[in-house]
Amino acid sequence: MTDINFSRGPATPDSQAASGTTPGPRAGELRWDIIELLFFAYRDFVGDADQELEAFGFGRAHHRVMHFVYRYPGLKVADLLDVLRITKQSLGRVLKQLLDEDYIIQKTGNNDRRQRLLYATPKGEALVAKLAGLQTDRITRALRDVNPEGVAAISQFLRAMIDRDDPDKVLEAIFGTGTRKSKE
Amino acid sequence: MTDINFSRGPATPDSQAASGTTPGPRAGELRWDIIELLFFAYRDFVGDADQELEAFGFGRAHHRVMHFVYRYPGLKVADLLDVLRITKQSLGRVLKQLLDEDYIIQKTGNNDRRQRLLYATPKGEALVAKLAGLQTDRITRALRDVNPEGVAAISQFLRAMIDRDDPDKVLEAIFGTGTRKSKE
DNA sequence: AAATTTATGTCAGTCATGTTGACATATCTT
DNA sequence: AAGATATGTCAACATGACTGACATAAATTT
Repeated sequence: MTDINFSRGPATPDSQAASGTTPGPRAGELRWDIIELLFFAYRDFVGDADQELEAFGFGRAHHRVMHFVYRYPGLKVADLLDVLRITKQSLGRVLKQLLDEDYIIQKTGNNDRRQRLLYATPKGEALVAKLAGLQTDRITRALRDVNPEGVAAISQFLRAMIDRDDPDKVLEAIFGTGTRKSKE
Repeated sequence: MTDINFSRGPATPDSQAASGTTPGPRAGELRWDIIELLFFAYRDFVGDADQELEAFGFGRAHHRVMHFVYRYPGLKVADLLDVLRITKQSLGRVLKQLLDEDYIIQKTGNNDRRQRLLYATPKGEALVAKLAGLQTDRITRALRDVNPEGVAAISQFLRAMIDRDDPDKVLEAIFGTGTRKSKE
């Protein structure tokens, strides 16, 4: 009854992309396949965390802040703004809640006392780890039948999808590009 | 001057994931690497379209609607609701604009005259193709140095990241799962 | 020492996009 | 004829973005 004639009109013939080693579309054609897979994959990927967050009265914005603060301890407010690419007013709102509810703490910078270095509290760490666990489960499941070369290709692909002009502190850490102050 | 001590405290030692064939984290560890790569990759991926859309006074919501209507001509409103996972009130707002501005047209269903089948107009097709072109450029760039097996792994990974319980019409089309009415 | 710049915070208003709940209409199914 | 379904719409609200203006403290420059 709920039926529709799925004509796939303008969709170009890259529809056979389901079998083993799929030939990509011919040169110059659009990657509708990857475009749509990215949409659905990301939707379900963030969906894992969304559900958990609801129970805490938090949203995706809180997750992103907590995630990067936990992963890169001592991140400055300005660094976070670069990473998240939002305005300080937007960040201020969620950061205030996370500070008030003791998921994150601020420490005044040693060298520059204007800076507020951010750190996750144990409470914050626990939540981030829980959310990362859910997402890791999905990733692990998705990688189960992929060999090491395949995993390398996936990692390379995702890296190559990221803009590298004007990289922020976190991207520099991920890519290890040039001017890092190194460390231990 | 704008410097920070990037201690990478809690970050587990999967930090060497830059070299060729990267060993994944040990069993039970979290995939911080993929989690963060997905975040940045998707951010920049949708960023391509965002810029273009601004010039048209549209947002991501409009893009998603136009994309799926173009790709799956004759999509019903209910199908679109399933795919986008939003309420009809939310969809109604953007759909109304796209209809008013002649990017999409409605045709009454043949069998069921209650249905409004959606189709992209030439104007709509042009915009969708333009946006897909931008995103395809990024994808093509990212796949440039990936061999066919690698591309297959990437495709398999993205597919496996998607929830398959209660798949909508579009997902059924993408995965070719079971009850399709087939045709031509 | 004074002036300027930087890092951060905050107030106020707006916009895009999501939500719930209620209800209307046309059409199909029973 | 009654009920279910597909769609549309009104109203109110929440979240998370935005711009613009302004305040404070601390560092840097002159």
